[in-house]
Amino acid sequence: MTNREVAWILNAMADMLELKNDNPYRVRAYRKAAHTVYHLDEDLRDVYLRNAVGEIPGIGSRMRDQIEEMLETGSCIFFEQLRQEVPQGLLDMLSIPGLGHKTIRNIYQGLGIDSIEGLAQAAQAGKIRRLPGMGAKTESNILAGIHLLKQSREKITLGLAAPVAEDFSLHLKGAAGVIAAEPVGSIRRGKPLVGDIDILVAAEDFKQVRVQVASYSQVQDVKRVGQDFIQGLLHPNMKFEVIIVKPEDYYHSLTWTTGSKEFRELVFQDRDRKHLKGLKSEEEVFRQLGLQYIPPEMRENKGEIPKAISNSLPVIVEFSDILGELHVHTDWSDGAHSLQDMAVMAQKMGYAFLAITDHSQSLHISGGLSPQRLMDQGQAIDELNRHFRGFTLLKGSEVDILKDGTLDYHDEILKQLDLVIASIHSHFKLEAGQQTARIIKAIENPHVHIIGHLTGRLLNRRPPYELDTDQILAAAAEHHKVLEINAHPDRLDIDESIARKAAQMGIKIAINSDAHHGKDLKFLKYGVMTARRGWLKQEDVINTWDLGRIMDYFHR
DNA sequence: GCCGTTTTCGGCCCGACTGTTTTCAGTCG
Repeated sequence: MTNREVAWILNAMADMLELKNDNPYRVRAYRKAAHTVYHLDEDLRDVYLRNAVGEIPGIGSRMRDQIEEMLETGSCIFFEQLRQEVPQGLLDMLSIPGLGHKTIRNIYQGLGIDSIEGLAQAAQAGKIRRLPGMGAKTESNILAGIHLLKQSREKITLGLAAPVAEDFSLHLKGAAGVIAAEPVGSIRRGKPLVGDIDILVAAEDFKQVRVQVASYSQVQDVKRVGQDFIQGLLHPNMKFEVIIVKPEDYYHSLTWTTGSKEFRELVFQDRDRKHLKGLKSEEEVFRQLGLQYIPPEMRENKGEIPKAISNSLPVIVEFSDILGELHVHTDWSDGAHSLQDMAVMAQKMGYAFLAITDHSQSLHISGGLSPQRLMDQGQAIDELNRHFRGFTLLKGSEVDILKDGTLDYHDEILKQLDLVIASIHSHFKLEAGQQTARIIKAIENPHVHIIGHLTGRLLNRRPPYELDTDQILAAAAEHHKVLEINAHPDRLDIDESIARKAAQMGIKIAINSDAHHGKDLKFLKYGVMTARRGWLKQEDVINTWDLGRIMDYFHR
């Protein structure tokens, strides 16, 4: 059993306990344990072999027993008991935005509804509003929430899909006679939302590959098996397709299966792919097609094909261009790690600098820093910097943009910092004019350098705020403010199209992981993919610059 | 359910918003 599966069960237990109205602190303990296990650096099975499961912070004796039981048997008795008591449909209902455990229990007890379908029917029939504490508005919110959920069920975030796809590919490479296996389709193109996990495999013996697919522990269901493909579901409920080709067909198939449908049709139109057999790389495939090599992220038919024909594609930014990172959190606010730990992990990423940008004072829930704490943190950073060679921690803040567009610290405080990211974390539902004016006011503040996660979207969970993006881009260009591509896979905000437009206007971009955990630093690659989808060049992305140049740009 | 200790029991993140209400409950971040 993998860490992810154990975490999934612990989280399900938290949900079921909550639905049963159990002690909220007990619920929180399970949720916290799930989070810890999910982010654990080590394989739980190894921890178990060292007899050290109970030493993990937040895992006490009872949770330790349950986790060990899961590792030994694949489940645990307490989990199975809860599943007997709590209908699966109630758990499904929890994923409807705006519905919590209390409302779900109210509906279940009042109307006996235990499925999303039943809930939708009752809401349409106007039965929900008759329950105590419920009204017409709640009813329509439920229907809207179910609609949103159905949309999100169709796609999963790149952050969920890509690691699973990579692990699956690795497993497939282990089969005898497999020459290559690689995620293709929208994952390889770095799309923020992915419909299914496509893996291309090159092998002499297709049967071996089919056997290897069936032996993968995360396969939940196999739906269709053809001569050269297998379709099914990976845990939990992610669609996959494995496409098998002969080794001599690998590279042109890689190009074929990576591009979007429109790209594929245009590039391969009237071509006989037989002539592309036996090539040794994708570069050769493009050469044969009479095209400049097009990076996977650009294969969307968004203007790249004519550019490739005329050999005039821009050279886009690469992960190896990134010299440092400008937006992370620590345990001074809601991050998991200390300043020192984050610095060490940034150095392991090969970075020369890292900006510490914890939350500002009004974000109480996230442990926002008072001005005094911020100054104390600055001193701690100065102290750490004395010991680094070839690496610098920057003193920064992710300061809240308040409702009226003013910032959560006075200018006197802000001007003492190396960099200031201004972000919105409240009042998401202002009308467009007010929201736009609020952000522009922050852009006009001379102490602000970067606008964080501009549109506020949370993929599959929350749409962007109502905004006039063009007005904001104009203001950012005028005031030389940097826009962030927040690389967190739930955000990827700004998206590729805003980024592309911004770069065309001369606005510089920072790609930031927004890490709340050392591991999250790795999210940066998703932001780089988004930048590449937006055709950004190295020059457009400030964290490819050396630190001196960044500081000059901020403080001129 | 976990943790810490002045240690086996008491505390554990809290404010804003929404929708239902006439003063609050539920959800979210």
